[in-house]
Amino acid sequence: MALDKSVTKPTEAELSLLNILWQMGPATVKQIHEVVSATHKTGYTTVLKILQIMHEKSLVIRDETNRAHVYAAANSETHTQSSLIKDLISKAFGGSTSKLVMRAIDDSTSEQEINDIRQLLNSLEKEN
Amino acid sequence: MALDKSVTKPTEAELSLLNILWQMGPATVKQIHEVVSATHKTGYTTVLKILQIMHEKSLVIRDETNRAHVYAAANSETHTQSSLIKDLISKAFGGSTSKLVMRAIDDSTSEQEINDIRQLLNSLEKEN
DNA sequence: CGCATGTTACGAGTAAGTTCGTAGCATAGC
DNA sequence: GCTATGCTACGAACTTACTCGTAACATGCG
Repeated sequence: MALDKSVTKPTEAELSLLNILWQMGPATVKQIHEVVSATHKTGYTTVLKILQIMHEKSLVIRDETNRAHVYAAANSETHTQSSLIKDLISKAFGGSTSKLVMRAIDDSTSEQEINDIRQLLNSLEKEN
Repeated sequence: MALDKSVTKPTEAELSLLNILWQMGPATVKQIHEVVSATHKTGYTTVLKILQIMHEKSLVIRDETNRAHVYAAANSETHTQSSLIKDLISKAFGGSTSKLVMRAIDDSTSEQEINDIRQLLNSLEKEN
C-alpha cells in the first residue's frame, strides 16, 4: 500500500536497471539487456519482466509507439538517491543526517575521496 | 552466497531489532518484544523467530544459560552503519562516497542538521 | 507429584522479488 | 499472402522475508 510515489523504493534488481537508464537515457529492452549481459548472465525476458514490473510501479515510463518499447527512468537519479538516503537515515541513523555524513566521512579510505569531500566542504563554507 | 560476515546485510525487520539491542544492550525476547509492542502490533513469536534467524545468520549472539535466552547484537552499531552505507554507495552512487555526502548535505533541511554538519566539518579541517 | 506458566522450537501460510520458458502477436521481406 | 524473426505478455517455479499458531518443554509452586 505504497501510494506515495516518492516512497516507492526500487528493489536491488530494479535499481541496477535504473542505473543503466540514467546512464544511457531512454532505451529498449534489447539495449538494456546488452549492457546487463556484459556483467551478468541474465536472460532477456528477466530484464523485460523487471521493466514491466517497474512500469506497473511507475518507476519507469515507456514509449509504446514502436514495436520495441522504449523505457526511461520515471524519476531522476538525484531524486532516487535522495529517497534512498532518507530511507537509510531513518532506519539506521536514528533520523540524523549528520550521523550518516560523519560515518561516511570516517569510512572514507581513498585519498581522492577525502580530497573531493574536503573541496565540497570548502565550497559550502564559502557560500555560508 | 554471502560468506563474509561483514557482508551479511540485516533485513528491515532485523535492523529494527538491532536498533533496540544497541539501545538497550543484551535483552530477552520478552524485553525486546515489549519495546516493539510500544509502536507495532507484532506478535511475541514473530520477534522470537526473527531473533532465531538472526542467530543463525550470526547477526546476534545469545546467552542460553537461563531459560529465557539473552540476545545481544553481534556487531556494533557503527560497524553495521558502515556496511549499510558502503552497500548504498556501491548500488546507488557509483561507488563514490563524496557523491553520497554531497547528496546528504544538499538534502539537509533542518537548521540543526546543517549546523551539526558544519561543526563536524570544522573539526575535520582543523585536524587536517 | 502434577499443573500453571513462561519460554523456545517448529512449521505453515502469505507476500514480494527474481528468474526464465513458452506462447502469441506484429511485421518485414520474400 | 506467408513465413521467419523479433518482440511483448504471461505464468510458473523458486527464494527470501515476515508473521503467527501450536507444540513441546522446563520450572516453580501448590
